[in-house]
Amino acid sequence: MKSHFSRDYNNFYPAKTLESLGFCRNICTKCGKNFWSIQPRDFCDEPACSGGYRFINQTITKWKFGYKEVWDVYVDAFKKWDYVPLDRYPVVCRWYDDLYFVTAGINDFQPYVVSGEVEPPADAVIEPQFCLRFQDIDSVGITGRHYTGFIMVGQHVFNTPDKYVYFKEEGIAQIYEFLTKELGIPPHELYFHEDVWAGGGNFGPSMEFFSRGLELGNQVYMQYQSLPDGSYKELQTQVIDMGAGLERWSWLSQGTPMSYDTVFPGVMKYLYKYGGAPPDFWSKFAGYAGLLNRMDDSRIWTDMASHMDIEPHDLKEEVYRMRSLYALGDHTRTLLVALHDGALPSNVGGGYNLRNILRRCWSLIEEYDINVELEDLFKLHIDEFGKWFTELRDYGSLFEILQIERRRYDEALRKGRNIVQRLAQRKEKFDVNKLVELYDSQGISPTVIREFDQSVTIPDDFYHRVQMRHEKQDVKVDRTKYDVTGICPTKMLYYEKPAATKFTAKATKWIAPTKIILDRTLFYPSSGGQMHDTGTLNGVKVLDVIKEDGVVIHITEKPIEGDVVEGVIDAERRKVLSEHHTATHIVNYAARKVLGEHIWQAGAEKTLEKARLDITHYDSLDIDQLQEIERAANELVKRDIPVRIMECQRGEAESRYSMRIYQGGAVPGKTLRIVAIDDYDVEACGGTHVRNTSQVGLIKIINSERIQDGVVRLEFVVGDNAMKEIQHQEKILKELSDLWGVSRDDIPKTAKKFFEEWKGLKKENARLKEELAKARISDMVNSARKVDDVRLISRTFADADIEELIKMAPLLAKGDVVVILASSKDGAKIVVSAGPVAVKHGIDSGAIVRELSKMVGGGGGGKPGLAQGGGPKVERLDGALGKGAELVKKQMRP
RNA sequence: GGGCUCGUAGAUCAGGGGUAGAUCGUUACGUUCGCAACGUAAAGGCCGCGGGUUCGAAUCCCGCCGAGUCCA
Repeated sequence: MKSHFSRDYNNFYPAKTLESLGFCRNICTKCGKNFWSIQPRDFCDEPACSGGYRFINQTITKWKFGYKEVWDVYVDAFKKWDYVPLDRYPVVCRWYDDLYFVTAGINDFQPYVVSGEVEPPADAVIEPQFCLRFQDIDSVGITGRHYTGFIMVGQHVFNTPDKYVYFKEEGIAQIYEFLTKELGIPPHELYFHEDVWAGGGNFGPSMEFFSRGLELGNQVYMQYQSLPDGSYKELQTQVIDMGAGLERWSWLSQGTPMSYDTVFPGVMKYLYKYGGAPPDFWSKFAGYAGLLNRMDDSRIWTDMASHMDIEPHDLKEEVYRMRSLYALGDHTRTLLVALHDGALPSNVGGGYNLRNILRRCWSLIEEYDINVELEDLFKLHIDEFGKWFTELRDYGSLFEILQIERRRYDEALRKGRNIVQRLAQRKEKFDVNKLVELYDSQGISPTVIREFDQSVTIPDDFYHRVQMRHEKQDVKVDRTKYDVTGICPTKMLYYEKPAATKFTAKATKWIAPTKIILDRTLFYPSSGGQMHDTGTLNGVKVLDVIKEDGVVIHITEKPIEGDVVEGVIDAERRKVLSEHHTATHIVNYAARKVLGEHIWQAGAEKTLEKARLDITHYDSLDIDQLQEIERAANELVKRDIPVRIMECQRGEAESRYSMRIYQGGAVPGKTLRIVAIDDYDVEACGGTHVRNTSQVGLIKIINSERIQDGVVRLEFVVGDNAMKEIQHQEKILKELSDLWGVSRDDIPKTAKKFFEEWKGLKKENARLKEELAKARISDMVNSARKVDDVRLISRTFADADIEELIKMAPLLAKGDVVVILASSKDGAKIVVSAGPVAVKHGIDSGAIVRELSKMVGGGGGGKPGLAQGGGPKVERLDGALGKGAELVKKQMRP
């Protein structure tokens, strides 16, 4: 595809504009890329081709721009072309199921704006989008350009079939003007590389722009959609998607050794103070840092070191020490934003990345003996970054979460060390497989194992081997989609007339005889976690209702004929579902009130029987917290607050109610349907609701479980169901109190007493059995008869159980005595025991038991000194025991 | 989303079809003016829950619950 674009570059790249600006097209002799520059050159501006960063300690821009300052300049520049600046979106990507976190500015508009289903907020927008990326963690703090959290400056233009705004030529001209006029980069210091970009099923040509060996951004022209069969088609909505790391812009202009110094200078100052200042050669190193793509390539280190006249080992050590400081600065900022936006550290999903970098912070602090508290770094970021993004000052449960995470981390380390220590004591071999297994299943890193066994070697491909263990492809199950292209969206009467139960509509299409689409409907389709309505169409039962791209499909029991359809919905079902939905909003509010600002909806389902709300929380809930949530929820119910539903412009809704409105999943559309319970809970929501909170009646939480680390599921019922639940519980208690003859309040006390008594009796029983065993054997000691070199005692009891026999047998089997005891209670049970002398003579109790048990239709076994067995055929027991002496004889060693 | 590991005494953990164990802690006694230390002894177990296989399950199999960890 790349060569296809390059061959026809006049068509695919903004060649006209670049030529008119005096650029000529070259080809890089090193990497083969096509690129554009003012002066002809035979190598492109990739750091690897052009020799690293060449702006350290220099300023090629107008002046040294600050981090936010350069954004402000950008906004001013693009305003004149009618670009609308937007606020950043949360990094937790709730509106786009494919992603946990926003990884690029364009994600803000995926999938619905890019697909054309939803109008963009404006024809052309720019935004400072904080993005999270965890692929290059190892490079963070070394190359100077890598971050786990960074601001991607966006330039997005949406060209719809009806309206052309800007595309390639204008786009590149605008960027060029900004870079040269506003930032003041001399045109001959700019290089535009031809490239191809693909993502999210779309692709197109792109222009990367570089200066002095640093990539400053990438302008993508999204114009194609790839199809499942490998071909592609032109997109309806063609988009300019320019993304640029804001960090790099300020870095280029300031020329500090590392970009981190320009992004959070306050934090870095603090880290240098308590973690150690950069070494003298730092600026020199920074220039080469751009070449460090693969850290494990030792040749690069030696090359670099010789250029700098330093020992490679010293260089590497110092670089890694500095890396720890920059990584701390970066990671804490990432965590601050992510946790603020509602993410939580976890062992699954996106939260795992957060836990990972958080633990990495602590381990770096320890490894490099850095004298800082993580909490202080967070506070510094809140001051510094919070000046721009003021919402970060409301840090919610941040410090509580940090504390809990620290506890968990310590615990994991402690457990890991315990395990390794024990393994080491047992002289366990720590081979590669063992190392991988310990890391994979228990999180024990090889370095921890080294603490206990210096002889272990960690192979270079260790992490690769770990990955190999996970190389199974998981099958993605796609929901069956119905093709509804060309069908007018269904008019959703359930919004217009929420109280209506009957309607008349025209049939517009049958997808199948039992799958009918109407021009309008009262039937609510399954969406937003709320189950669909049921009812009838022309008297035929409606089994399921689904929505596809705004078209409602009714699935009926039998085919429906006729163009005009009379519909009736099950009003009672709708009522319950609505109550459950409103209750879900109320419980969400209550959980947030009780547990803190980190509570977000992580999923929900409302069925006829019960409602379910998953919330983000870092721990499981105890009964007191649950009851407090229940109480707060019912408080809101009791206050009879109207549930207001209104249409609202997206931007207005966001600024008025904050991003909190996005509790559920994707909410497409330029206008949002806002469901507001005063200011207690305001959500963008497409569900049906009751008119005021009191109609919910009563909310009863029936269950809570921690479905994964960081997510707690609450299940609750409402109204009559809640009453039923309470009565059900009451009945159980009543039955119990009647059964035991105690008052309800005394049930726990009584249960405890019973349990204690039961334990006491069990112990007493064991003691008695032992005593009984002793008593029974007293008269048996003398019944031993001589069988060759040993003495045999054999006896059957009708009422002894196996435990008793086991207690008795060893008491008798002293010295040369062999004991065969049996019981006919609950089938035949046989126990054989042999004294040490008898064992020496070759007696194996296990073998004897095996033989005897076989005769009673069962099996048995044990050790030479004691064995047990049995079988179902009691009637053969006496016959079997008769063979005892014979068996003993047979085993005797001569 | 997927994989793996672990649930046994108050705590940390052995055992891994055949009489439930160790260490620490607890209690009592001894030694001491007293404490620590030491010695002796004892108490303390639904072996996470529910099924299955078996003469017999803490142990094997299945399901559930709980905890941890890794990968994307």
